[in-house]
Amino acid sequence: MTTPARTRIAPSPTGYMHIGTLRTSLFDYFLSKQTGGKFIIRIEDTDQERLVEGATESLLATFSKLGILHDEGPFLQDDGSLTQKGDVGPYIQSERLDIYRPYVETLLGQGDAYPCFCSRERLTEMREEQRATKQTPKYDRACLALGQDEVTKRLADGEAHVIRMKVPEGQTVFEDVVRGTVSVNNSDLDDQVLMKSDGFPTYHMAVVVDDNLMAISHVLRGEEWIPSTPKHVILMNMLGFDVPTFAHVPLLLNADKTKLSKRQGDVAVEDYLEKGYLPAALINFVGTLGFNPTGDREVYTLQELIDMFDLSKVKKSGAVMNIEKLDWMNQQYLKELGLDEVAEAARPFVEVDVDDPMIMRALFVERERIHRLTEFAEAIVPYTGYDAPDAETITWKKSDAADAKVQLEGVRAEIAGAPDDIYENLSYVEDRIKAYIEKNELSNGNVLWPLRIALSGLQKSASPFEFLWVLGREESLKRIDQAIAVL
RNA sequence: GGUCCCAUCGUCUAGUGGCUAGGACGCCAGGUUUUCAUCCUGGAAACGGGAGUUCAAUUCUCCCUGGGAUCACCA
Repeated sequence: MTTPARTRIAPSPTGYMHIGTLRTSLFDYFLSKQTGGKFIIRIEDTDQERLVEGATESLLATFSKLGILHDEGPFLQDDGSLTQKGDVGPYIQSERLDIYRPYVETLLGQGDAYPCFCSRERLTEMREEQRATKQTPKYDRACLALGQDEVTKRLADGEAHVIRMKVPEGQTVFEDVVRGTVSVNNSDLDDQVLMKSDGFPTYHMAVVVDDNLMAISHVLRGEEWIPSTPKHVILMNMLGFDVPTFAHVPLLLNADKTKLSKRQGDVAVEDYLEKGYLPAALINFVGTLGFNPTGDREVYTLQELIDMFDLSKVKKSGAVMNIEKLDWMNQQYLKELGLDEVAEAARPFVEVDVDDPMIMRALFVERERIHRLTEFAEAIVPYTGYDAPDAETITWKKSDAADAKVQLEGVRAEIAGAPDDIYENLSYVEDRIKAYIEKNELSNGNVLWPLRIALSGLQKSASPFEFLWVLGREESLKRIDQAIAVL
């Protein structure tokens, strides 16, 4: 047995869950469950300017809808308020400000960090110039050259400043489970700001301190973080922290292979849920993007994903979301739902009463003819309403109207005379009608086509057996009578 | 532009120093079926290029090309 993994997802509260966040969360979740560890949610809200009201709550609500439950972090209570559980909290960074300060002091004391008084204007100007001369934009360390006395004085005067890390000389190397050894020359790294002028830490400072204090064993995140990982490793070394296991997972891509963006499609998990994808299907689909347990199957249960997950088998290259495949997968899951489950899944997507037994049966029948839950609204119409079809539609292409009428009258009598219990099960209805056809040496087409049209009113629809079962005897007879009247 | 990362069908992927390079979505053609959907069968479709190592490279190494990420007091 491997050691229990403590994994975490650290989203910034933007008001929705990015699909990439879901994928990383899933990998975190698989890994922690597989090893008997913990999956932690930590909110990274150190950017005061980008705070979104209620974002944390909606993020947690989405996790909850998906059934991906965390072990530590903020939790949503029944009354909608937030509470936190776990021994190493708080799990919201804006509540941890006092925790970061001593570490910054330590860095300052060790000479590994320094105050910087440069204005944003100067920094912007400097970067533009560097770009223009084709240099890598990087802080020029002007403030590192300041004399101790001047620094002390300006600090005492309360001058606005930030704290920067002093990147040492040399090379930084780290191991990544999915990518192997990654190394960079420190001379390519910028003196990253650790503490902003408003007293909040930057992500880089906070993530290093929090991951250490929360004893995070595996840092999984998108590959866009690779360039800043060396800075984190340097900070860990400066503070004497153990380096966790890193795994940078491949990006989720737009169709044009660029990083998945809001502009080019849906990036919010909530959007997919609203479009009628089942949580289980979404999890299966997203959880096997960049990771494939066997290569010859597509559908896996959550438990199988947990059992088979292997970080070292995660692909290195990015993945384009194949929505058609998601549709297909969603249908696979839809087909497996039982009567009650379909009703529950459909509830938010239809206007009708899903607790009505007739509606329930209709949803059950239609569930394998649609791909997304939103299609239920349309699919249900032939059951709740009825327009008598015209004679031409009722007539089978290989027969004529006179025959259609005879057949409908015959099958009507059969239905009228059949006992109620044939409606208990779809197959009983089907057996009954098929036996009738066989006994009277009739042909399927001559009977079933007019019957189906009579019941559905539609050129294309579910089978006549399904309609009989859904509608029940009374409504079925009513519709058949109307069709006979048209002929 | 600097740095870093990546490279198997259109897309998601499996895979190996020697295979007819496998599966899935989608697509096309048949079949089952009362229609549609489902389902079944078949088909087209990929190892980016060049060196090197080797008896043998899609696989290992290097270069090129291509693509991407990142270079904020955002995460």
